[in-house]
Amino acid sequence: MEAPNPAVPWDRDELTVGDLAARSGVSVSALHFYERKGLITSRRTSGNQRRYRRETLRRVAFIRVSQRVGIPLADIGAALATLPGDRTPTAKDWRRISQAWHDDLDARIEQLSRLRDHLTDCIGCGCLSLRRCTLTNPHDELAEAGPGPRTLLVEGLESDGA
Amino acid sequence: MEAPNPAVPWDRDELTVGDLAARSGVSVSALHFYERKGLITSRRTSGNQRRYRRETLRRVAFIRVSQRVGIPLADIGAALATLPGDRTPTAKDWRRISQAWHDDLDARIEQLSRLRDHLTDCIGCGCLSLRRCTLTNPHDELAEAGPGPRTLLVEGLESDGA
DNA sequence: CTTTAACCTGAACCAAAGTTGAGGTCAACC
DNA sequence: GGTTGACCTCAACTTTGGTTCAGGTTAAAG
Repeated sequence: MEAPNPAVPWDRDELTVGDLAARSGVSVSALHFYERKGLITSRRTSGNQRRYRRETLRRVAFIRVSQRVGIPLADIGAALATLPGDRTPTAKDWRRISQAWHDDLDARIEQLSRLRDHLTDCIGCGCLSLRRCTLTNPHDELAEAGPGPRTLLVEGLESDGA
Repeated sequence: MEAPNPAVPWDRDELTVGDLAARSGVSVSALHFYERKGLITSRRTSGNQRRYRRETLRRVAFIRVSQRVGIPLADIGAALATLPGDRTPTAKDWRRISQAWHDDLDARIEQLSRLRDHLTDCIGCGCLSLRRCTLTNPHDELAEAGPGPRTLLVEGLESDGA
């Protein structure tokens, strides 16, 4: 183990916005944006420049992963807000807030799989039948909708010939 | 088989924008929008009102299904543009352009599944390790990127302690 | 022939997730 | 101590997929 070398960015205990950008792969403008939205925080130097704690790197990694999962920034921010403010989050903390994304991902994969299966049926018949595929019924709401425009939609398409 | 009754909207051979909205479940403003984008077309009456062919119903159904799959309108428009202009599209035509979405859906489901598996690992260790999970590496580009910011990102996070 | 519902256009507005640019300051190297 | 690169703020702009509103026309029903 060698002593930290302050000349090397990743050995310093605080990061400039440029360091954080380079190491997270996120642009400086995006980091500013996240900060405005309250997803990350910084202290300011006497010259008004941002300094980030190393922990912030992990927050940014979490933000990026969450975005890949398809979570909107506002929700990511809400999740980050549940992290303890008085200490550095532990592995357990990250585990807890990641779990929600995992469940979300499961649900969305299943939803897409169902959609794909329906699409397979519809490709098979080539008709895009609403009654058979329920493909144009975004959130499976048709069942509770009863008669009305939605039914007209089905009738309309069904009667649209080949 | 009874004769078409022009008093009933779905028996007329042309649809007003209101008819199309009611039967497709899409708002009038959205239909105007689709038309501006070239996804659907209409003829105009002497009074400048839109009249849609029945076939348009199927196009709108296709648009809605495609949106559920996650395809942007521009791409949907490009796909619709490959339909024959000189005749009413057949089941085979719809089958052809739906196939692309099916493949797309397959790819995205697999991508999300991989993401979920990685996330499971990362929840297990609680560290969001980039080197192990490649979770912050959006399009699996890291392999070809070589040294640079991307590598710095990995080094940076790996050195970020617990 | 009047009333009313449906239609028309164009412009403005919304959210999300940033980017870009202008104009100015800070800090580190030589 | 000057040059250069990194930093600062604020405002405006981008894209996608629309909605809402204002002001005016059409068409169908009574």
